Amino acid sequence: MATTQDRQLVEQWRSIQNSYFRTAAAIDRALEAKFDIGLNEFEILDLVAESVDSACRMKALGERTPMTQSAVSKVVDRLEKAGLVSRVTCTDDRRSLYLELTDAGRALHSDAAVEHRALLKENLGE
Amino acid sequence: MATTQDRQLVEQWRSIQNSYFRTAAAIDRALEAKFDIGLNEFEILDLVAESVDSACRMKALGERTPMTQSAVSKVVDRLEKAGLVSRVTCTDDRRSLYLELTDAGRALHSDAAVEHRALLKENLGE
DNA sequence: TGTCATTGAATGACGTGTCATATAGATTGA
DNA sequence: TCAATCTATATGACACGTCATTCAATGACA
Repeated sequence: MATTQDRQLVEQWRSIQNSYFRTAAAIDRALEAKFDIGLNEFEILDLVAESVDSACRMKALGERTPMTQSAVSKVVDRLEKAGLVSRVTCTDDRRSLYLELTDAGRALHSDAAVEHRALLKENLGE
Repeated sequence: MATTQDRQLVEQWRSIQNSYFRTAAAIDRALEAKFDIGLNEFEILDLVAESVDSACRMKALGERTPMTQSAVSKVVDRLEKAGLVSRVTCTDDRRSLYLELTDAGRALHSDAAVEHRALLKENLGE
């Protein structure tokens, strides 16, 4: 029994999906092309860049992103391999790690962020 | 130079991401558990179910979903393997295919749709 | 009619996300 | 202090999406 409310919900959902995928794809392509970095990689960089405190952060990162813990771990792998970030063990809890931007990471982030914000504006705030 | 407008954009984007991922994951888990079918599979079923006309539809499907053409093709593979849908060749253009729900597909869809709408309501319309 | 470009769909190689699990360090309580 | 348990992260198997390519059918035009 498809009520009109059901149809509205489905419409709303599809519209969310479309705008989400369109903007995500646009940003991903642009970052990939200009900075050789994926959207998820950038988002982690972005989170690291905005954490000025030096708390143990792998864990905290997982709470600020819809990514899985293991996804975050692998994204960080790639960032580290690319020399943009480094894992530093915490002295107060040696299970934990916190992340630091390397100089290259900081440089790339500040350029990529401009692109990122511009595309968000273009896609969200039309 | 992080303007406050930039921060708002980023906030807005993260909130979209979060609500998108949370609802998608909730629906996916529920459908998987109760009907052994993923979210993308359901969405294709749903599109097929709502196309009453018998136009050649693989193509049309691609236009109604953010999925790639090849993704659609593979989702349909799975639906076909599960006996929920069948591919029928078009007589007017033999490159094209249109899709039909099998009886099992129709039955599963009508049950799953109830669950789907309920979860949308729960997650979108708070 | 014969060639060339185009279109609808399928496929294989590959990257990345997820789940379940492993590992090492921390904490609790007897 | 020593188990038992819990917590932070890493890892391997696997599923799925994407890109590039392929194949067959169509259309266009000489």
